[in-house]
Amino acid sequence: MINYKQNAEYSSIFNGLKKQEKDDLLKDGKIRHLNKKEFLFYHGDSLTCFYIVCSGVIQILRTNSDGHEKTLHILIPKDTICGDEIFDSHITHQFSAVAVENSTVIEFPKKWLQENTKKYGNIALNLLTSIAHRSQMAEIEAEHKATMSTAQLIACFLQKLCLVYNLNPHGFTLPYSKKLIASRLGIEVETFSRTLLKLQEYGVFMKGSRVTIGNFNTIEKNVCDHCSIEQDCKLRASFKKKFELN
Amino acid sequence: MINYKQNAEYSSIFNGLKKQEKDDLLKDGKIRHLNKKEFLFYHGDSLTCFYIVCSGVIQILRTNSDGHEKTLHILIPKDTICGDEIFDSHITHQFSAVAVENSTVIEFPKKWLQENTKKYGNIALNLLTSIAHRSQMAEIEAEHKATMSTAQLIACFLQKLCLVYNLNPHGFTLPYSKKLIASRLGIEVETFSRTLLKLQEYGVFMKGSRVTIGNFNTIEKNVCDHCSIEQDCKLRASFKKKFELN
DNA sequence: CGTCATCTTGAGGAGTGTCAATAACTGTGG
DNA sequence: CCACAGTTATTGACACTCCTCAAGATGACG
Repeated sequence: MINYKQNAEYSSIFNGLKKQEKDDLLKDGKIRHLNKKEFLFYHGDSLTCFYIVCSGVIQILRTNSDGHEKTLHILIPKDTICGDEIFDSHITHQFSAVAVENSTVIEFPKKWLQENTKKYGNIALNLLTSIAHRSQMAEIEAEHKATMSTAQLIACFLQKLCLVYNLNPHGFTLPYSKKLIASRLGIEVETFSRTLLKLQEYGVFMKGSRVTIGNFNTIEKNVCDHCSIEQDCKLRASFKKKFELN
Repeated sequence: MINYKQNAEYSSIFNGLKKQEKDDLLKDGKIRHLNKKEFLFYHGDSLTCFYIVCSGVIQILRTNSDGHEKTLHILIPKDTICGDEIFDSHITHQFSAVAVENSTVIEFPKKWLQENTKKYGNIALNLLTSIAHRSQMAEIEAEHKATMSTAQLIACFLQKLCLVYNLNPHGFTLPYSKKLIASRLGIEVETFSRTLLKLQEYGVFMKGSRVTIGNFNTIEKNVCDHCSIEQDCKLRASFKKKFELN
């Protein structure tokens, strides 16, 4: 029980708050355990809570009338759920949330968030930062989808994975299924599979769920240099710092 | 001069502030006039200001290495520029901004925004609301692009146009070029032109820049019913309220 | 009236989704 | 421990949509 709250405590929305304040805030939260494939809520449900992921992986997805589903986000501990919905004044959920593996979240009433953003200026600012970042990422993603090839999309995604999960690019195991990754990238699994061949030209090899990113320069020249973010790409900067200079 | 500030005054970021407070805030702003096709800033420029559009139309765009440009937003009076960039802690502009027609903006130093979000809780909250909304819209757009046909995308866009510009759907003139619209929708002009034929099946006719949306039920059945937002679509609700019940 | 940008239309090709069949993997219960 | 079911992954064939290149047509404007 305690561990879960500790994870939530380090969520960026509490940045700049004192330990005492965090503890006060967290005691209003309710721990919820989710089994693999269990839904936290469904698209259309009434929107009553704000969540912080404590453990596991939560998939945020939307299913359209054809039964096709698209993954909007793959969330990990310290990430928050529904912040933007709540401030965009929705009364029902705009998407569904399901546990990819056994997971834990901490749940707060919608009002808790609204009141505490007023009470603690820091929380409002932290949320602003986090939502602004998400908004920027959404726009960048839209553009990636429009201007980059599928192989480039996947290569970019794999680099992000290494950073987020602290994986060694020279050899790591995918943290979740290719199906989920494809859905996150907005492509079909078949296309994903087929693109793996082309990925080898970039020095990226995938055998089953085992991935090897061979040459950083190749990937940089073929992928990052074609991205409109270019120099300002925080991902690229972090990646170089972490894996090339060490 | 005064008129321009009056427009900015009604920007949603000032919601809930007193007239006196707004006036105080606005006096720090500098009016800037832009001629048609004049750039406000370029992608890569250092990020120093926050802007509110006072008159005209501002195109937010990004150009990638191939020389291809994508329009991220088309902004009109009361809209803000760079709020999300500033809170995502960028130090250079992630996109360019150019005047589509003769326009006016009011400009504030970056610090002005940061300090006043701390000073006025309302501004932080309003920005939160506005950025949360933009973030949601970006995700919805990404999904539209993935799941809807080009004809449906255009039809949806035209409906939005009617609402934003208060145009009569039964006969109106496009407020800007098809080239700009195509770029905003992430398609080529040629594809746009060709799709106009298919649009007639939905009861949408376009001759030059003259548009007629004939039948609301047809468009609703063919476009909105296939959208994943469905019932919760604020656009659709507003549209029905405004044009079908009057 | 001529110039320039915008728009339309045509032909060809690249890339992705769809349907279908097969293979590899996961987990469950006997 | 194995057999089985269900999911996930790979591969092939085909159709469709959109982009690209190219040429003309229309429109705006000095």
